[in-house]
Amino acid sequence: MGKKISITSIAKHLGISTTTVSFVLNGKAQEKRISDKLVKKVMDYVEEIDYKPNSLARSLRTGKSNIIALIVEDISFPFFSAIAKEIEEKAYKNGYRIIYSSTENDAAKTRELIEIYQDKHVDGYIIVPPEGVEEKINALRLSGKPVVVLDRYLDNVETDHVLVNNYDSVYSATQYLIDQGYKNIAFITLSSLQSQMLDRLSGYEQAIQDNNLRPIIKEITPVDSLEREKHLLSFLERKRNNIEAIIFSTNYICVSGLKAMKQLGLNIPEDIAVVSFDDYELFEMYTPAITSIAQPIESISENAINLLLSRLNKRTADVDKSAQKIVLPTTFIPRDSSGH
Amino acid sequence: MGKKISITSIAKHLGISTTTVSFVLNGKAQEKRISDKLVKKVMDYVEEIDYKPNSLARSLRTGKSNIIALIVEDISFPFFSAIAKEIEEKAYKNGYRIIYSSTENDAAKTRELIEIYQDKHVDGYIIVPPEGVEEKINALRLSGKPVVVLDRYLDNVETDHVLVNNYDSVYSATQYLIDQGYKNIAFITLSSLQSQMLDRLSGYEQAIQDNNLRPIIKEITPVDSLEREKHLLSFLERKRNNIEAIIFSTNYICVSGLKAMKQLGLNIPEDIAVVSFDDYELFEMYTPAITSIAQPIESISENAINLLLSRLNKRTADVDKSAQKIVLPTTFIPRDSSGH
DNA sequence: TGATTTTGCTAAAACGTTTTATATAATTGT
DNA sequence: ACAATTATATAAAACGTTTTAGCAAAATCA
Repeated sequence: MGKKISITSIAKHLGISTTTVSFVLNGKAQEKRISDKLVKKVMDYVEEIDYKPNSLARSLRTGKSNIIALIVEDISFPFFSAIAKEIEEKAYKNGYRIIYSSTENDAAKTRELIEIYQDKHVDGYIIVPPEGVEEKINALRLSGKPVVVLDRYLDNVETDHVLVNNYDSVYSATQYLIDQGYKNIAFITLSSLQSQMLDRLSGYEQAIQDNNLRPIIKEITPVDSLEREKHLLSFLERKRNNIEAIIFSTNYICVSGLKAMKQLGLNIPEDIAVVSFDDYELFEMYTPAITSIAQPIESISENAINLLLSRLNKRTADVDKSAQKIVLPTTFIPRDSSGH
Repeated sequence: MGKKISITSIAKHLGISTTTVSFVLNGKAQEKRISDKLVKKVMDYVEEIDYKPNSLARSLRTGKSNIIALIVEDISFPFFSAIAKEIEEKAYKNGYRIIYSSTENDAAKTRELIEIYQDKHVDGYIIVPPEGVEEKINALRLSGKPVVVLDRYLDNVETDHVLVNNYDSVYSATQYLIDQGYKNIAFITLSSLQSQMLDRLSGYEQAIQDNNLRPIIKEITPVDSLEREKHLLSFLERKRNNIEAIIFSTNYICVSGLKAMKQLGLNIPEDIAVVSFDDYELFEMYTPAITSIAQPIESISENAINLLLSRLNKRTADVDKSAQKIVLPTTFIPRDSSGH
């Protein structure tokens, strides 16, 4: 095998200094007044031996890794993997690579992840945070690394956020059901303190209250899907006659709900109408097709990565520029499951 | 802010050499005969200031980045995102991080990706390769980096493979339909030269031939889902009376097929029975539930990452150890769509 | 012409580790 | 008491870049 190639070996071979090679490679030839002749000589040789700089060395020297950490709840959830796809694509085009991991909504694990990425000196973070990582994220910000929080809102954390209008979305979905004539409308959600869940719940509650109806709220402790289904089964068994419609706060709770309803022989929408937060290919194909509140995945991804990239391109001095909170609208997709 | 902490600043503060600190931190104290007293002193201080080594510097020096590249067709496909989840989890526990990207089955893009990861000095690769990257992968191998190929088989590439038994799986699924009494059985697939697609097709053809039946093969050029649906619609419209059952070679083609069949008012399985390769939550919930050939996602992921980790832990000298080809069985899940 | 500016290039430090070779002090052996 | 060994610690090079500060020659200026 030929000698290891490096900027040094190139310099030696051409009888010039590494400085010059580096300047040429980084497009600073003009600025640094390297003659066109020499530039050509370097470029030709570099081309010839197909030299590629060692990015580790570069990162060590510059302090920039060109890596962005993407920390989501679970990369195998369609919502998150779709986001991962979009974000990676855009980041790639801008010279950044993405390193990912799933938190499983575990705060300790998330804090550990963040620490590891700090050691790796990633340049920025896109995080879907569980409860309990507020201080850690603040510390990250203080260290000068840009952080974009996705899907949820963290109080007392001065950083960029990208989320959807959970409150309004659920409020109007609830109102929609009410307008269709439903009165006993249940809201089934996770027992979670995460902002997006709380906002969805509030939207429901307010709409119910504004219409002088009685709220029916069921909170499921987040466990595995079989457990979830069992809980829903027993809940529906007890309440089936007192409920005319259900709004599920996430698509996977809805799927569990659909399974439970099928087992109980409940017809949708005749016995119980259904609306789910977060669309899913399954909902479109299901019989009957399930009405849903669709999140703008592309727009979420695009805003998140753009926000991060813009911070990354700015001088550190501007970092304290006030945090942005981007709230995107959802799309209500009425389907057969919510008609009368 | 305190001074930047490094192994050097620690050494300076304790009045000892960086060598000593490094030895202690790397657990080589015993071997290098550092006194217990000094070890404790170092450890205590390291603990106190919560020092974490700079992994860039370490990587530069050692030539190991502790990063694995995961290159799949499309990270947003449930099959791949599920694999990504498993692989990341296992890699994480072994001190490796995962960097990912989607190839979109584009050979040029894939080659570019590989080059970039080479620059980043990733330690190993898990790749779902499009056609046309064989030489590049061989070059990778030659450079001493372990590569595990997933989902597909590359001829003339001496590297580890993990895939499922595509041929047998489809052969028996076809036989199953034949045993159910179906005679005019179509196979709808992508027009692709990828090994997994060819194997699935061969399995179908052989079963048809072994039973003296007439093959009906439809190849779809891989385009977007709307196009796919249109193609299937016109195909089914023409052939609806000559087909009793269909085997789809991937889950997303099947979804398009289901949409087309619904539009044409074709009843499953009365008018046409359906089997799909690759299970999908949608299939379980669909009416009727769709029979499928499920791939063992956990096992695929586990085998892939284990294989890679074992190569990574070996000395480079053993690299030429003969490549392994791991072929895993699928699970046939009979559901309502294939009964009579 | 002599001073100044511009042009073209480079030496050397720095980023933060790991590791080889070696120095010194303490201990053991005879 | 002197040699050999062992215990403890370190200096310095190396990994491959980027970048600051500066030098010498050529060009411009007055």
